[in-house]
Amino acid sequence: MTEAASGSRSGRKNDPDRRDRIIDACLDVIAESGVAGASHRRIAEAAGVPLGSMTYHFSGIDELLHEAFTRFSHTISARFEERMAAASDLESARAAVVDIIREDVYGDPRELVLSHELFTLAARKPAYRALTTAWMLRSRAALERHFDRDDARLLDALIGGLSIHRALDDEERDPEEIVIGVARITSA
Amino acid sequence: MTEAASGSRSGRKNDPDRRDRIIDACLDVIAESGVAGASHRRIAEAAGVPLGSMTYHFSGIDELLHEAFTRFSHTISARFEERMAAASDLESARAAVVDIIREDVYGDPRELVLSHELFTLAARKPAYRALTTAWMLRSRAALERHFDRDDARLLDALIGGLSIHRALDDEERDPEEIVIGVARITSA
Amino acid sequence: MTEAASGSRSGRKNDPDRRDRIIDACLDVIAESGVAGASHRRIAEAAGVPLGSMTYHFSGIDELLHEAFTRFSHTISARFEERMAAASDLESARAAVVDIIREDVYGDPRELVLSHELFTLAARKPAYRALTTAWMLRSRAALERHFDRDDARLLDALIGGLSIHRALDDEERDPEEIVIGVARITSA
Amino acid sequence: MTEAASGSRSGRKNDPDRRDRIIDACLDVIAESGVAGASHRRIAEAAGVPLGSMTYHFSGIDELLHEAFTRFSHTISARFEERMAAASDLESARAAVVDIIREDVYGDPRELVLSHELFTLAARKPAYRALTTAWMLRSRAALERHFDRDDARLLDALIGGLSIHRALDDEERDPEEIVIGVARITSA
DNA sequence: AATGAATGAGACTTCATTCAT
DNA sequence: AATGAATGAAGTCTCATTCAT
Repeated sequence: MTEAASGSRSGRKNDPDRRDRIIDACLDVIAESGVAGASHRRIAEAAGVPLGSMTYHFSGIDELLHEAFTRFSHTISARFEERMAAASDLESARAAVVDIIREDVYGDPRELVLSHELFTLAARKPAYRALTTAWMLRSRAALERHFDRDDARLLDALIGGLSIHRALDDEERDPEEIVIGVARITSA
Repeated sequence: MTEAASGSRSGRKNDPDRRDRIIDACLDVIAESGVAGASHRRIAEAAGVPLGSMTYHFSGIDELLHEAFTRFSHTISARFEERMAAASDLESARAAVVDIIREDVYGDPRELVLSHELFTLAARKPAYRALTTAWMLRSRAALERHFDRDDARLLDALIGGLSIHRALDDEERDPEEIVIGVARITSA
Repeated sequence: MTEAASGSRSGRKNDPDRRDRIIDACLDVIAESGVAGASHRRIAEAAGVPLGSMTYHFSGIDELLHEAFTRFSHTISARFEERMAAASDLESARAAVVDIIREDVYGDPRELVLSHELFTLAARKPAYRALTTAWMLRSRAALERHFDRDDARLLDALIGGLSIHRALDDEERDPEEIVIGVARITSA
Repeated sequence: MTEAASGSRSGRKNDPDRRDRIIDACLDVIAESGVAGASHRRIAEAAGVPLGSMTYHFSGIDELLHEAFTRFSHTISARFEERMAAASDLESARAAVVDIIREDVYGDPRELVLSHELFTLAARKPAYRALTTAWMLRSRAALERHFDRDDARLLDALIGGLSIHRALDDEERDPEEIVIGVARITSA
């Protein structure tokens, strides 16, 4: 709003981050109002750019949406890998998984909503399923640095299952449940 | 369009199942085009009723959507309970869970899509979360007829997790994975 | 709502006041939401009668509207005449006019709104102008029982003018203004 | 439809008066069919612009309506002030008031209808009462340039009252009535 | 006599996209 | 390179009225 940087005259031009800002704003709008509510107008307003920018920087709403979810899935995957890479032994790997569920999956309502919006798109459209397929692949690979193949898959399912229940179930959940689940799956 | 029964002229009146048909048509349209594509027009056409019928039978698109997902979640829950109730011992209960995943979760793409559309709504709107909360409750209760509390919860997570991966992951999956998963969780 | 009277079986039939009730409800709805908001549905609900009653008792919305404003204008005229008839000499006639302005014109916001809705219809449609013409005629005749022709017309204009300002002007008004106005006009 | 200027093909762009034209067309439609008949479609057609223009230039029908009546009330007020300002002494001020009633209030049926439509809105909605309050204020101020406070208020009421009777009363009126009325009120 | 069911027309509004500048 | 203006399509919803019962 306050015309930040831009040393030159008009305040126009020289806004190399504009495309990026639009993508971020798009994710914000989706988080708040869903894909259904993510219109050019609303995103432009959230990004603080003129409406005409939308179709100048993106060929259409579909391209914008796809780029937004690409960024989102990469961000989530990267954090997942980071957490798993920081673990050095079996014990800390288990703890890392617990932390992922507790803090990431159960943490931010924004991510919860964005994830499910993406899942829904992926359930129908190949272009988005490519995104989620890559995401799943990276998750599994990160888990397999510490667990054998079967454990990794079960852990993956556990993480996914708890993610669903976080969105779907109002019932209070026992915080220890997570620890127990991870322990039982990886106890072999 | 199909002018069912009604020997006389106008075809007006006498269509007591119309409300039901609209709800079913709504689910069909959602399955095919998503909640985003579920407009009055499209649903009316799918149901073979005039556009004006939509807001005669339902106060608005929200009410129709909510009723449609209510019916959907009840249908799924009922089938789940039925399958679990048919099991008589631990062995057949395990087999029932495997069948549920194989045939129901992995089976019908229509249900896959409808489930995720509902999950996305539930992630944002309490009215839909009430639906999914009830669904989860019934699933867990059905599982607890055969498994202890911890096993039931892990199985629940497994089913949920695999449901997600079915929607999200293009990668070929080993059919035995399911059997192994169920076995490991319930081996105690 | 509570099915009053009606000794017979079904609670249906035998509702000779229904037409009347609908007309009163129509005025209520107009007072609250304007002619624009006076739909069959809303009036039927306000009257506690089924929607089908509307076009059974009235040929259409126009007939209902006209009957409603007929009743309204008659009611106002009758009260006006009553007040003027109760005056016995010049002094009490002046007081009666002041009371009419103070209590009737300035009193009930419901009547204010209904009057102006009728005026607007009368400004365009002859059928309603017949109503207001009769109203004005009766007012003038009632005034002429106590005042000469010129005074009566000026008083009539004063009443009308203050009615307008009551609807249009947020500014605080001096209550004595009315007394002064009446006195000056009829001082001859 | 009339494709004004614009030598080139499409006729898009370059119509800086469009907003203004829509407002004028809105007043035309109201004059002809009332606020009730003033729909987007009808106004757009009257203005010769596509339907989509309506909500591009105005946030909604309410904004358009309010702007239209703002323009209308300003126009009327300005003419009133002009007429009163042109008077130089008491005699010509009296004549000015008579002219206002004869020519403006009793003259144009378009203004008659628009005034009463506005009054009806003002009777219910504060946003429109602000418009009429300002109008009344300006009228009174213009009158007080020539008459004392009490005379000005009575004249104001007289003008208002005759405006009502013009809309409401089919009866033939004595043209001299106006002169007599103004004379009696300002005779002191 | 009375009414619930039904419907076509039309209301307002939002939207993605195009285009002249 | 960038954008404000513009628009046609489509969305949801309300309505007066008709009709079979």
